[in-house]
Amino acid sequence: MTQNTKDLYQVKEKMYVATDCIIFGFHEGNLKLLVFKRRVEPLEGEWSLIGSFVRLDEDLEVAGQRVLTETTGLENVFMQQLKTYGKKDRDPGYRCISIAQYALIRIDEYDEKLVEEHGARWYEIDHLPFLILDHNDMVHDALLQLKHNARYKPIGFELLPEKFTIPQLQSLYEAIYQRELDARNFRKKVLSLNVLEKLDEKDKTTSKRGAFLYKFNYENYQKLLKSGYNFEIA
Amino acid sequence: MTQNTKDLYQVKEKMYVATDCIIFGFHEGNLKLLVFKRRVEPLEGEWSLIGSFVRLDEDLEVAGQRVLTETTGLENVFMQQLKTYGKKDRDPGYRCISIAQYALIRIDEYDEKLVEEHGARWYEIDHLPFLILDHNDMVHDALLQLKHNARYKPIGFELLPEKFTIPQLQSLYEAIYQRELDARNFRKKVLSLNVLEKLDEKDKTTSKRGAFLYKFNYENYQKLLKSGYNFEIA
DNA sequence: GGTAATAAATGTATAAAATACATTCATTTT
DNA sequence: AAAATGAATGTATTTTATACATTTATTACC
Repeated sequence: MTQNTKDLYQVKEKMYVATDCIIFGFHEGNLKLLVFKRRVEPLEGEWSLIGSFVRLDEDLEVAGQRVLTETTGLENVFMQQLKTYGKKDRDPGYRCISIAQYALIRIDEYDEKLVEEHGARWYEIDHLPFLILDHNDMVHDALLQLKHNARYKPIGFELLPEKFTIPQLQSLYEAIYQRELDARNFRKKVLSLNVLEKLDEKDKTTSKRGAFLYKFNYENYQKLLKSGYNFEIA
Repeated sequence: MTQNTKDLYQVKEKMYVATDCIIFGFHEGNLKLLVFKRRVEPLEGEWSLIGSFVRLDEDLEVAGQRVLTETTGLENVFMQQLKTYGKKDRDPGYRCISIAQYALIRIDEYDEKLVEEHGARWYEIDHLPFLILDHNDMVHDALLQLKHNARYKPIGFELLPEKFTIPQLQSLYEAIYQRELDARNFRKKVLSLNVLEKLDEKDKTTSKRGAFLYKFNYENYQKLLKSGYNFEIA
């Protein structure tokens, strides 16, 4: 029997379902967003988030990952559903709702050529151009969500290379929170959580002395959660 | 020109879009959920969340409010988008995604008759029946969200009558967090936020002495936010 | 080879917030 | 007038957040 579970007497009308990706990156102390320039009418030449229609045989998350892979070459990227935008007139022409998902990518790993081919480029988060439709709203909401989530969940690490220094991590949090943090207190706090693993290597690109590299330790993070403590970096 | 803004070469397929409401209430110290018994095939007789297809000419939020009004008689209820459920096979029969929204209602205000007419009833949150499809997942996610949000935003008040006592508020938070709180510390904390307005009335239904009634003061809450402080009840 | 330059790394004292805990108070009932 | 009940209150202690200045390891330069 092929019958949906919604009541049959209800109005049933199909609509277009899209997904749009808010792609964050972090480079040289700045939070960045990947946007792309439309190459087809309507709105050709306008800036926009990268999106796609969701296919009938495709999970929502899969659709998001597909979009990301098509434009950046990256697979298994950190991505999280943000919100569904469904104002009836949000898209002129016909009814289309969009599930916005935000992605955090390691900016050093993406495929530059592929990105260029798609007419995409990185913008600093506070120098964004006007984006089509409600895409600026999406970015605004995503940024709020990122600020909130980075505080309570270890998602910031998704924006850094696998090996990173404490000053780099601090700089990332400063970019996300848009305020300066005290180096001593920051270091004390993150190390107290016991989720960073100190390596025997140093990064010497920013200082003569060099800064020790660390790795996020997922197992220890699980232990932290089980012990009832919370991850929190303010 | 009626043309959508997604690229034209993309696959465009329409699908059904529904919304499901996770309706929370609070009564006699217990968090409750309003569920309803299906009266039509398929899955007749099974318990389910209350939902509806979203109409082509209807905003998402409007659809949620419509569902709520139809079943409870309440208008302008507190409602917030939770998450969109979009696994390709979540609904047997045909492709249908659902935007889950959760509502907080004052359990003393709803229209009992209307609710009964819809075959609905209240269940305590930890004695829920099996619900169809992914509805139990939705409830689970909504509960997590409620726990989180009640801590950082003054949404708990949506579940209480307009006038409430501090012990009632405490009891609500105990139900949400599923742990006991210290009466002295709780009172100290909520009063320190300066968002409760003490009234000259007492509620004497639970004690001989009676407990003073309070009202949530939205203006003061706005002041709190502007002053840079955060609402937080742990 | 010594000196200057640079960012990394570290500790402590103070203030603020969270927690633990027991008694008195106002009112009603008998 | 005495008993019973839940409401209301204060303080000491622990934990956590904040503010702040110096030393260290290394490289580059003279």
